[in-house]
Amino acid sequence: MKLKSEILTLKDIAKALKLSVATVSKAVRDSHEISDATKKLVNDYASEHHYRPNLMAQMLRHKNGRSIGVIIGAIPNSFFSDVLNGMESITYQKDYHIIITQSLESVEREQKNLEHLTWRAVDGLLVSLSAETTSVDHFKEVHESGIPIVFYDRVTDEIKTHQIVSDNIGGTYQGTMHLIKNGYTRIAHITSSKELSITKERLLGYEKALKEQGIPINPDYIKYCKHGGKEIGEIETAIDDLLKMKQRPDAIITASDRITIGALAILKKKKISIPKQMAMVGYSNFHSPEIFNPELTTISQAAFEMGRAAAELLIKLIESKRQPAKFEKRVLPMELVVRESSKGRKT
Amino acid sequence: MKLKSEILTLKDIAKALKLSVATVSKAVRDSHEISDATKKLVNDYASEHHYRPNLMAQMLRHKNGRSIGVIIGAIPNSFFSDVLNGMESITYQKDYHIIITQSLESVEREQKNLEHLTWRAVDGLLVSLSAETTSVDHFKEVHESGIPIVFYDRVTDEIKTHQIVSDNIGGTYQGTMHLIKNGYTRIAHITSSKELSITKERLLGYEKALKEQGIPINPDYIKYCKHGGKEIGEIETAIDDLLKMKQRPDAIITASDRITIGALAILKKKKISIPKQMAMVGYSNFHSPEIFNPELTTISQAAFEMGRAAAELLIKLIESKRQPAKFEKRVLPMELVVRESSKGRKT
DNA sequence: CTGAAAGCGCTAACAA
DNA sequence: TTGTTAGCGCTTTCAG
Repeated sequence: MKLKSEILTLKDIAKALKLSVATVSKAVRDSHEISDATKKLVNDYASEHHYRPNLMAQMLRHKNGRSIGVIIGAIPNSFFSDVLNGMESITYQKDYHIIITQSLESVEREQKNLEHLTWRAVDGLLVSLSAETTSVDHFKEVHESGIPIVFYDRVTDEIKTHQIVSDNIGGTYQGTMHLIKNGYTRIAHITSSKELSITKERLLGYEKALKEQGIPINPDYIKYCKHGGKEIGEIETAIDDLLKMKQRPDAIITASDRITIGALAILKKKKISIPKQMAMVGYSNFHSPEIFNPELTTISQAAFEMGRAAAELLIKLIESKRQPAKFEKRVLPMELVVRESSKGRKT
Repeated sequence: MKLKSEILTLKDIAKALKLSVATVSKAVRDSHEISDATKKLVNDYASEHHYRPNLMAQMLRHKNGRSIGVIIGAIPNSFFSDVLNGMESITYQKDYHIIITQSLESVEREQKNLEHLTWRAVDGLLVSLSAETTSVDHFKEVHESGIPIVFYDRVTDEIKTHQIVSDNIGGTYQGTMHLIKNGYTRIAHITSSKELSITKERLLGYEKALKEQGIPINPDYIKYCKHGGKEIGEIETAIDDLLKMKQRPDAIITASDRITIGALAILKKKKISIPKQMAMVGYSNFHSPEIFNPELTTISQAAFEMGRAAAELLIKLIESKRQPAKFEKRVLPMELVVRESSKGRKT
C-alpha cells in the first residue's frame, strides 16, 4: 500500500543516488550534458520508484500549465459534445487538458467563465460566443493580455486570430435549394439571435437560394430566437406566428439543434403533419436522426473535425513563440442529408 | 492594453507599499495578525491593480489544485453529458474544475486516464467503470494512495467509498412489469457487459418481474454486449439471434442509450414494426424521445442529479480531514415513461 | 503587529 | 560532465 507521502521528488532521488538535484533533473529530462551512465542510473531508479515530476512545480517555473479553457454553449447538446470530443482527441494526445465551461447562451456566464479560466491560468482559450453576446470586449481584454484564443462556430472578426467555422452559407443554401427543388416556395427560417455570426451566414445562404430562384424574400418568414431557443417559448411563438399567417409557409428551415428539436416537438403537438402540411429541414448533429418521426432531413456540421482543428490551431499558437504571419479562417463543409421530412410534394 | 508581464505578484505589492511580502500575503488573506490599516492599504492597492494570487504557487504549497478528475464513458452520450452537467453545476459554484476523460468503454483507456489524472494531481476522482473493466486494481492503488474517489452509475463494492447509483433493479422491474401487463410474455433483454454492476442489477429487476408473474426465464432471451454496444455488430448479432428463435420474443428491453438507439435502428432496417411485431422499452436519457419513430417508452435515470450528488460527496470527502464514519450508497429513482413503442397488444 | 527566512519541487545560469 | 546557487510566487514559522 503506497501512501501519498511516498511520492518521490528529485531531491529524494538525488539523496538516494548521492547526486545533486540539478543533475537528476537534467538526467530525467535526458539532457545532453549528462553522461549516459548517470542517465541510466537515474532513470532506472526513477522508473523503479515510479517517479513523476510534480506538475505544479513545473508549472510554477514555466508559467505553462498545459491547460486549455473551453467555452461552449452547453454540454448536453449533440453539436457541442461532438466538438468537445474532437478537442479532447487532440488534447489527449498532446497532453493538454481542457477545462470546460458552459455559457448556456448567457453573456453573464460567459464573462464569469472567462474570469475563472484566466484565473486558472489557462494557456489558451477555445471559444464559441453565446447567443446573447453582443460585445466581445471581455475577450479582447484577455486576448490583448497575451492569451491566445481560437474561435470556433460562433466567431467574431473583431479579434484577430484563427477561426474555425462551418460553411453556414452553403449549408442553408443547399437546404433551401433542396426544398425549392421539391416544390416548396414559402420557406420560413427559424434561427438564433441576430448578432451571431452563424445566424447572419445562415440567413445569407437562405436568401441567396431564394434570390437565385426568383422567389421573393418575405421578412415575416424569418424568425429570430434571441436566446437561441433556450426558452421553448421563443420557438413556440415563432411557429405560432408562422402558422397564423394568411400566406402560411409550407416549409421551415431551423438553424440549430435546439431549435430543430423544439420545432419538431411543437409541430407534433399541434398535429401538423410533416412533410404534408409543413416540410422541415433542420440544422442538427444528432447521432441517429433516422429514428426520428418522421426521419428528419438534416444539415449537419463537421463538429468533431471542428473541435480537432480548433484545438490543433490553438496548441500551435500556444507553443510557438511568435505570432503567425497571418491568421487562418478554416471553413468546414456542411452536409445535407435528405430524409423524409422534406419529401417532395409532387414526388 | 495590459500585458501578461504586468501581472501583479505579492512582491510587487510589497515593494510598492514598502511592506514585506509576508505582511502582504497575510493582509490579502485577511489574517488576524495584521492591523486594519495595513489591510485596507494592501487590499485597496490589490484590487485597484487587479491582483490575483498565482494559483500554481498556491497549489505547489498546498498540494491542492481544486481540481477533480472525471472518468465517463463518452462525452457524446446523453446520459453522460447530463451527468457531467450535474457535476459541473456543483464544481462551478465550489470553484473546482473538472478534468474530463473518456474511457470509451475500454479498460486500457481507463487506466491511461487514471494515470493522466493522478499525474495532474487531481484532488479527487469521479468514476464510472468502463464496460470492459473486470479488475479494479488500478483504482484500488490510487485510492489507497490517498486520493478520494466517488463511484457513480457503474460502481464496484471492492473499494470502500461513496456510491451513487440508479435504482436499476426497480427500473427494469417496472419496465418488464409494464410489458407483461400489456400482454407481452416473451421478453428479451439486451444488455451491456456481464461484469458491470448496472448489468447485474438490471438483469435482477428483469428476472424479478418475470418470476413474480410466473413467466419462466429463458436464458436465450438475455443477450450481453461485451463492449456495451460500442460495436454495432454486437447489437445486430444479438437481435439476429433473437429473431431467428422459434420462440421469437415479442418485446425487448434494452439496457443503455447506445444499445437502445442501435436496436431501434436495426429493427427499423429490418422492417420489424414496433410495437406490432416487437415491443420496445429502452433505457435512455434522450432529451426528446417523443420525436422518435415510434415514440419510445423509456426508463430514464436521474442523470443530472447523479452528477450533482457525486460531485457533492466527493468535494465533502476532499475537504474533510478525516474519513467519514461510514460511506453512503445513494440510490436515485428511475423513471418509466410509457409511450407508443410498448403499446398493449389488446388495447 | 510586522518582517526575515525557509521551503514547496523544479529549472537554469553559471562554476567547478 | 556534474554541482552550486538562485529563484518561480506563495505560505508559514519564528523573531523582532
